[in-house]
Amino acid sequence: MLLIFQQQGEMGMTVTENTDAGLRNHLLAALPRKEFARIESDLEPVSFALGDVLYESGDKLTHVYFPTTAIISLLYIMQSGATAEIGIAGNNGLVGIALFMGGETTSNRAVVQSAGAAVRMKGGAVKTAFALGGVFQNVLLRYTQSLMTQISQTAVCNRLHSVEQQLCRWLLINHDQLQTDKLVMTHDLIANMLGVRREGVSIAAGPLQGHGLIKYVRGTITILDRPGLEAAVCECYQVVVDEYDRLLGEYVPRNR
Amino acid sequence: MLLIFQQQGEMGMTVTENTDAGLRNHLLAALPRKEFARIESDLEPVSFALGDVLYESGDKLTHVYFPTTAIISLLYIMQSGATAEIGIAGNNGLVGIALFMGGETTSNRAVVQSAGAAVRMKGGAVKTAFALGGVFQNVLLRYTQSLMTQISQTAVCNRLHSVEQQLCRWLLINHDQLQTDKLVMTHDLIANMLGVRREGVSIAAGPLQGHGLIKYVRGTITILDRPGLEAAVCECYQVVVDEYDRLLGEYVPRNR
DNA sequence: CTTAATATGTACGTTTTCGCACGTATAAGA
DNA sequence: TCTTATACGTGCGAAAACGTACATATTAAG
Repeated sequence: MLLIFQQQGEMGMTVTENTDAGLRNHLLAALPRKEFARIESDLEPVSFALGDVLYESGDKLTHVYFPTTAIISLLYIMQSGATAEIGIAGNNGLVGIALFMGGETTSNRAVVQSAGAAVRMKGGAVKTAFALGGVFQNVLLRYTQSLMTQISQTAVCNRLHSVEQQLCRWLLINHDQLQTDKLVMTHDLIANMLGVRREGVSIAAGPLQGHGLIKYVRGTITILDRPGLEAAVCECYQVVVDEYDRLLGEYVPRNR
Repeated sequence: MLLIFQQQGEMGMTVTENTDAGLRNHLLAALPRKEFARIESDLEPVSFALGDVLYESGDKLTHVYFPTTAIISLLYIMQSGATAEIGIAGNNGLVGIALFMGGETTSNRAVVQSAGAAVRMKGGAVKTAFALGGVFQNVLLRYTQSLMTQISQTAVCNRLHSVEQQLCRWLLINHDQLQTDKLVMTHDLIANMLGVRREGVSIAAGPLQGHGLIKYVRGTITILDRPGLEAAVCECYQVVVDEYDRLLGEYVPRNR
């Protein structure tokens, strides 16, 4: 275990051409044409490699990130070095809530869990747009509430459910954010996310593979039977999905 | 275990005379005189008995509550009936975030953990005041962020720490919100909050009493040695306190 | 092709927590 | 005062997860 992805900084990050990439993030796509036009010039496409760190715990945030193909994990790191994931943001979310909530900082690390692209927006621009109210503010606040549900459910699930159930939940959440059935992810990294031992993940994953729900080889997990996973997962998964839909479904299409 | 406090509705709630009680909630007290004056007539003192339910999971919220002497617990209830606390709000917080975040509802139950008073404000009035921006909006959003930290830390603590450590944390958090060293609370209720067995709480509490940190008899726990508890608790407690201070310390005095 | 690094499998004793059962102690009501 | 309800103590065996150690399999590098 220990100190995964540490201090890799933004080395792998690349700033790419400005395009309409923003529209591939569902929250941005939800904005009315007028509001989107207002912020469009503030959007800057970037791309991330696995393990890139968007910010460290305590860092003053500079940007809000709207993932398009990347998946970002919000990780808490204990003094001991043990880690646990508290939330995930993909193309239906954003990273950097503290910027518009007023705190400027959070006590977690945002790390790239699946390489890909995002668009980012400078903190000042976010605050300006947020202060105007409108759909932008509404969407940001509703997303924040949905993230709270996600974190709450993580807390509950950590308390009450088995590692195998949590692994199912984690796989489904990630699958939701991806355009593919293949997750590039080792058992060891998953263990860091779930806050359990690497062996614990292997032991939980074994039966799932045995029942034909997933298949994995050396760092790649393939989702074979999504309905099967949905049948094996605890209620926590659906609660979060439903709450997201309730809060943002008016604006945002479902991924799956 | 199971279904504690269920469906007691607001039976024990009493609407009392309108006073300056609002100022005993730290978030309200933090408002500039002008902003407080603007909302003062919307504040309605209420008092709660142990076990009163402010709202059920899924209920459309009608008010935001600012506790003054009451302590409100945010509980998640599984389909199985198992419960787990995800957050606590006392006189340095508020209950009903979903009203200004846009969701109108949350997937948890708000239940009175310690009898006492609060002031409440109708949803419409909250939204109106929130939309004006100013310190009111700022404080509400910052509090929301601090609550996210609290929930996150609950998630992490549930994953990584022992029942005894979590009990210490729970005792300290509650002590912070109280004007007394006596907590009216049975092991069974604490077990519901922590999401563990009643026996688990007794087994964890035994050594704490043995070392003279607390004393308990039939439904009342007395904090004897707060520094001792602070020495026994995991880092999670302080992280939440510090983050609250960072976010709101500019406005709000420390309880202890 | 060989070697090194990484990923996963497996085993074993330990610790924590659970579920259940029952005993004891305190408080409240008849 | 006696009964009853409630709160807490205790003792099991079972299950889950842990820490540790080491084996095996796959990929990457030289």
